[in-house]
Amino acid sequence: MGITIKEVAALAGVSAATVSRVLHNNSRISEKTKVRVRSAMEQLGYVPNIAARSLAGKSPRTLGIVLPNNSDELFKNPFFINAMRGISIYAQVHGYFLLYSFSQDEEEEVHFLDKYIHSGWVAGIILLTTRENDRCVSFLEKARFPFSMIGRPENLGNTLWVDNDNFHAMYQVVNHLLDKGHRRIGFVGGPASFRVTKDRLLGYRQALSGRGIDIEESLIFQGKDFSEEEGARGGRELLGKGRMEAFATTDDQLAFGVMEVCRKEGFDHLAVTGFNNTPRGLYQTPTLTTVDVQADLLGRRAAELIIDSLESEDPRRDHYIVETKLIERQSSYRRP
Amino acid sequence: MGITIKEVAALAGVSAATVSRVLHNNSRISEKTKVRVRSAMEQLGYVPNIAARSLAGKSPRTLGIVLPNNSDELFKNPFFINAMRGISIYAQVHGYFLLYSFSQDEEEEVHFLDKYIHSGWVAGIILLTTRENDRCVSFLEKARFPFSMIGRPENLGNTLWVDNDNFHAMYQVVNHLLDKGHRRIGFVGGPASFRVTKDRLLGYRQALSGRGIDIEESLIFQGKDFSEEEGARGGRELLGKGRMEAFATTDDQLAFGVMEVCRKEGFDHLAVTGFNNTPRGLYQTPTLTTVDVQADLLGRRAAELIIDSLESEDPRRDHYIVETKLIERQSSYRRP
DNA sequence: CTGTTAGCGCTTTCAC
DNA sequence: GTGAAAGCGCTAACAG
Repeated sequence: MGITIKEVAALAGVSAATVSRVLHNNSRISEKTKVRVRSAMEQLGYVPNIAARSLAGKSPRTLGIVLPNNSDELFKNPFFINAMRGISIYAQVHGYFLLYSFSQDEEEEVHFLDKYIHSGWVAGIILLTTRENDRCVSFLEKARFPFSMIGRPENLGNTLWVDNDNFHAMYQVVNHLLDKGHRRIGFVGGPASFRVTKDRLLGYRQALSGRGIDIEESLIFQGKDFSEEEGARGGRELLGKGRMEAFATTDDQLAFGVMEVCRKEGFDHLAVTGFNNTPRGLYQTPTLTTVDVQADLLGRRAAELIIDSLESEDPRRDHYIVETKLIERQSSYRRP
Repeated sequence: MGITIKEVAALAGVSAATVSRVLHNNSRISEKTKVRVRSAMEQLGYVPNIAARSLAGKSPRTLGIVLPNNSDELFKNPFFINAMRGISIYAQVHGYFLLYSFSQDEEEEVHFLDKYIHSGWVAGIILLTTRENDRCVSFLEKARFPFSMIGRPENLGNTLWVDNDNFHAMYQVVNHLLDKGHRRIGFVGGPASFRVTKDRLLGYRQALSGRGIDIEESLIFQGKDFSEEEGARGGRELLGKGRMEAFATTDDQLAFGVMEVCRKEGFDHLAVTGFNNTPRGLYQTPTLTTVDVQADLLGRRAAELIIDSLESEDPRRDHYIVETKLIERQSSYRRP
C-alpha cells in the first residue's frame, strides 16, 4: 500500500509515536527532531493511512455529500456541480476528502446518510438542498451527527447553514420590474413546500405592497417542481387571468417555460425573470434577466462551516448569508 | 460511532469471527447461525466500520474520481455530472463509495491520485478524460494501482477502458452532412493532443475520401481548447478559405462559436454539427444537430470494469465501446 | 463448522 | 522530549 509510520520512524531514528506527534504538530517536541522527521517523510513520500488514523479514533477527514437525482434539474442547472466545486476548494486546502452519492428520493437519501455515518467513513455531512420537514435534517439531528446545509433550516438549533437572502433577492427582482414600468406581475414558483419558494414569495409580496400595489392571489402560481413544463403550465394559467405585464419566476427553467408559452400565445413582449443564472438564459431571445445565487460560494461556505466546527471547539459562526446578484438582461425591460 | 461486530456477536451468541464470516458469505457456516447473526445485525442496525475493514487488509470499497477544473467546460457541458451519475448507479448497487476532487491541472491531478492511493482510502480510480501521454495514466500504471478510464489509452496493456467509437461517430456525422447535399465541409476540433480529436478527425477524413472528395488540409482547424471562443476563431479562419458549406465540429461549444460567427458574417445558412448533445443546442436557431455520447453509460461502464476487476480474479472484459447517437436537428439540413 | 489469536497503521496514555 | 505498549474494529490464519 505505502510507506508506514514505522518506516519513517526508522529512517528518522525515532519511534512511531514521535512521528505521529510531529504529524499533529504536538507542542512538546524538539525542533531538531521535527525537522528530521519531516525530511524523512519527504524522502519516503509518506502519506498517512487514513483508515488507520480513523480507526485509532481520529476524524477521518472526509465529508459526505448527498446529491438529488430527481428530475433533470441536476443537469440543466449547474448549481450542484458548482456547489460541489466550491466545497472541493475549501475541503482541499484543509485536507478533507469528499464522498458523494446520488439518491432517487428522500428515503434513499436517509439511507445513504445512515451508511455514511455508521461506516466511520465520514466526519461530517453537507446537505445541498432543503425541503420542509426535511427527513435528512431530522435524521442527522437525531443521530447528533455533524452537518451543514445549504438552505435555512426550519428551526435553527445549533444547525450550521448557509443561504442566500431569498426574500431580499426576489424583493429586488420585483422592484426591478416595477422600476422598468411593469405593474401586473405574476409569480411562478416551485413547490410551496420548499423554503426557497416561501421566502421568494414573501419577497414578491413585500415588494408589491411596499409600492402600494394590491396583491392578486390568483396571480400566484406554485408548481409541482422546477421544470420548464411546470413553468409553461404556470404561464398558461396566469395568461388566462387577464392582461399580464410580467412574470417573476423562482427558477430559470420555470422562466423558460413561461417565455415559451408567451411566445406561442403571442405575448412575447411580456417581461420574465428567472433565478440561478443558467447558461441557457444568455441564449434566449430576449436574453433572460435572472439572479445569480453564487452556488460555488454557497458550497464553499457550507464546507467552511462544517470543517471549522469539526476542527475547533468553539467555531466562530454558525451560518453565512451569501449575496445574490441581479443579472439585468433584456427580458425584464419594457418592450413594445 | 456505532455498533461493532462484537456487540452483534454477543447478541447472536457467537464469536466475532463468525459474524465476520457471515458478513462475507463464507461457505462453511451453518444456515442456523447465519440466520441468527443476520437477525442480530438487523436488530442492532449494524453497519461495518469501513476503516477497520480496510485496515485489516480488505478493499475499502471506495473509488476515487478526479474531475478537471480547467475552463468552464465542466459547467456548460453536463458530460461530467452525467458520467458521475452513471458511475454512482453501478457503484451503489455494488456497495462502493465514491470520492471526488476537482483539480486545476495535470500536476494537481497526479497529486490527488497520489493521495488517494497512499491514503488507503480507495481501492481503484476512474479517470474521466484522457490526454495524449496522460500523466495520470502513466502514474497509475507505474504505481500498479487499479483504474479504469473513459477514453481509449495510448497503448492498451491491461488497461480497463471505455469509449465511444469516435471515429465512427464523426464518420457518421460527415456522411449525414454529405447526404444532405453539403460538399465543402470544414473540421473544427479541440486540441490535437486529445485522442478524441484525432479519432474524430480520422472519421472526417475517411468519410470524405470514402465519397471521393479531396481533403483540403486548410479546412481542418484544431483549437487550443473546446470553448466557444475557439470555435469562433476556427469558424472565422475557415470562412476566410472561400465558400464553405458546412462545419463538422467536435464539441457543441465549438459549434456554438462557429454558428455565432456565421450569423455575424451573414452565413447563417451554413450547416454546423456538434458533439455531446448539450441542452443549449435545443435552443439555438437553427437547433443544433449533434452527437449524444451517452455520458451516463460511459460512466456506468467505467465503474463496471473497475469494480468487476476488483471483485473477481478473472474479469470478463477489459473495455466497452459505447454507442453514440446522432441527433439530427435543423442545423445540418440544407437551408436557403 | 466455529472460536482463539495475531495484526493491519495509527494515536494515546503512561512512564522515564 | 521521547519511547513502550495498548487498543481502535475487523479479518485471516490456525486450531479444534
